[in-house]
Amino acid sequence: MEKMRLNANVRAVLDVLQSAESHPTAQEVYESVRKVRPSIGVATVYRILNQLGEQGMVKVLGRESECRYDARTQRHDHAVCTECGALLDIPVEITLSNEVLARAAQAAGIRLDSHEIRIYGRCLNCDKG
Amino acid sequence: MEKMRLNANVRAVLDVLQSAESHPTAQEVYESVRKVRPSIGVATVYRILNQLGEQGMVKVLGRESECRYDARTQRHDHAVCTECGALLDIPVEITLSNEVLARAAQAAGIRLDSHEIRIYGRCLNCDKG
DNA sequence: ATGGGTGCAAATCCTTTGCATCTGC
DNA sequence: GCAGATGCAAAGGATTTGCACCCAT
Repeated sequence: MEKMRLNANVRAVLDVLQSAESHPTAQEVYESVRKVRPSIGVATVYRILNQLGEQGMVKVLGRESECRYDARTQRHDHAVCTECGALLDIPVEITLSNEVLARAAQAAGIRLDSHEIRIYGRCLNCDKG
Repeated sequence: MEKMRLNANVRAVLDVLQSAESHPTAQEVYESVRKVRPSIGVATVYRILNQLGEQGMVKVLGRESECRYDARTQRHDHAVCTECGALLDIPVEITLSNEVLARAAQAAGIRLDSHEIRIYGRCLNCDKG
């Protein structure tokens, strides 16, 4: 993992992310950054976001290029490889109390439907490298 | 939610999903189905997968069209609206014991890095409708 | 001058849509 | 015969890449 430069573009992106209330999409980041640096291009924003993600300086949510489908509709949890994106089942039932879930749902303002636990890390294959 | 037809194409798709070991992508489903029904088109497979998803007959994983970014890299959990896709923070810390997590990671064959809890449901806005 | 960073546009990938045709009832 | 289902190709949206240029070192 290479050291990261911190030039004006990068700082502008970080700035937007740090002052954001919610979780902006790349396009939203781009729009915001453009107010400060009108000449910046989308590609640069994407490049910077990716690098920040690799550095662990920002969290990237929902990076899953393709949808996956599963005929087993009962709840089950997933392990995601941060390297290759593999999506694995977690064959261990992790129990959360209904009270905790209800409280979380209420706090988030959502009518609870289901839940899922995801663990992230490197899968056996990628961990070798 | 309308009643679902169960013609040959739909049955073929269900069949592939039910006999799948992992979580196939739409393209993978398409490839497999094509072995049985060579004339089927991608669009049909996508249409069927979407309908099955709506019916709750299959789970759709990772349906998030855009990436979102977050400068707060400490762990926090998310609530996802199944209707509009809104991604909200859960302002309640949900604690999982390290042993449970370690066991899950081991079972999935992954070197644990982080984890996240996601709850799904309809957000305040969508729940009205 | 040199190498990384950049903007632009074109390309790519996954998914959806329009439309004319075909099917089953 | 009709409504819904289908295949094809084209469109769409998000992200990446190729490439020439530019800037700071």
